[in-house]
Amino acid sequence: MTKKKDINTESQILEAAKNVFQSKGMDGARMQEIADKAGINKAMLHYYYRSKQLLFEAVFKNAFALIAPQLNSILNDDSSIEDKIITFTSNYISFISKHPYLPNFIIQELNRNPNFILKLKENQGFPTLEKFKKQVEQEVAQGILKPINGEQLFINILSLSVFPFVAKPLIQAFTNADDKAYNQIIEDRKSEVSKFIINSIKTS
Amino acid sequence: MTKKKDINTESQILEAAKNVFQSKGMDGARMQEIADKAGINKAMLHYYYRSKQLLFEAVFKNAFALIAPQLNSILNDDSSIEDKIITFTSNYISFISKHPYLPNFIIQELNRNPNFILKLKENQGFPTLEKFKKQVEQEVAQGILKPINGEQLFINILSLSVFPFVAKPLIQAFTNADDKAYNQIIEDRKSEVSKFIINSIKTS
DNA sequence: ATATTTATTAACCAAATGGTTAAACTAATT
DNA sequence: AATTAGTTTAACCATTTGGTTAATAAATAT
Repeated sequence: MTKKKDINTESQILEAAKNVFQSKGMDGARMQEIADKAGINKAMLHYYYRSKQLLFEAVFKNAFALIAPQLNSILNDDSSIEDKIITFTSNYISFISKHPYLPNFIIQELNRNPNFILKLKENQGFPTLEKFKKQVEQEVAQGILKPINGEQLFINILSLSVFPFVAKPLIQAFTNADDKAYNQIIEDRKSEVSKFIINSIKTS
Repeated sequence: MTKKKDINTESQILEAAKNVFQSKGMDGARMQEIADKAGINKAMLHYYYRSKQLLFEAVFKNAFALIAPQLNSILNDDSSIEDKIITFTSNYISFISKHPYLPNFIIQELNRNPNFILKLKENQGFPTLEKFKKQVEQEVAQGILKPINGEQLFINILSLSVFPFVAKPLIQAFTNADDKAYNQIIEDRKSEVSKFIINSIKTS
């Protein structure tokens, strides 16, 4: 029952693995590169995580655990749909700006292995749309919102918030934007996206 | 100067490579699997395409050539912004439904190798936003549209059309949708997306 | 028919890769 | 101090992988 540097090493590995997996993906990542970045021997990776697959899963679960609470905030708090949209889009775009590899990593790996999400769904805290959908229905019935389906609205919110990160190279090419100009576009979207959505769904 | 089955073989290789690369990505694809799917010897891949990299580039260029004209249709024809949005979103969603791997493949590989897009930009027919931006400015000035930036609008259109495909596994998980329900959501979006956008930007 | 060019294959190769092992090292326990 | 348990490393291993080669088969040109 003794411990020394192991906790430290273990988290160094996880940090290095995060960097490599998130930028190169499962298939493109190399165990040697992870070991180098962690400043340790390759055998240590297996000592702590058994296999590439398990190390990857640890990284992936961490990544997903990071975005799930963000989604729950819009889905399960008690403010109006309008307020939720305003705070969520701004917060979420800020959040992803700090973790730009995250959406791509999750999307890419879920597409590579779609039944991987089944494990995640079992987890406590996996976002559900039920409350959000009911709330949209209510506000539509009350005449606060124009008729719209809650699922479609949620997909729209997510699309407008996340896609510009996922498609960064494409958007930079289409708009002839260097990194600075791209960052400005993103910055503007923190307010533009909610304006755009609210304009569309709010009754006048 | 003779030819026989080579054209046939060459296109069989390209077709097999398309399948494998688009579903597994550059890093996950195996030359042996491509050869097997093409029903030929692995050496043939190198005989016709020299290397994995060049074969991949052939597939990628084909894929990009498929989506570029679609984008140009919205950017460079002469109908009103409203009409463009209605036809584009519906057409584009239909188009991607027939090529579901396409957006993910392009996005994933451009993120893996961002300077790859430089080569594409040199190509004739690479979409530019100039005309679209001017048109938006005009219609805003004319009071047809509420004030909005053309670039942001374009990003919104693209996000709402493409993201639901890219994030298919996530969306299925959040909405508890099986493949049939997911397809219905997509089907609905062919009209919902343009309604959503027009609602937001059209002056009342 | 024969020579020549092109297409195709089986066998092979070197490098890379995920993973293992056995030994050395470190730090606590007795 | 000696034992024990956990940590770290260097060397090694089997398999996979992109790519090559030399020989064969097929088609065309002479």
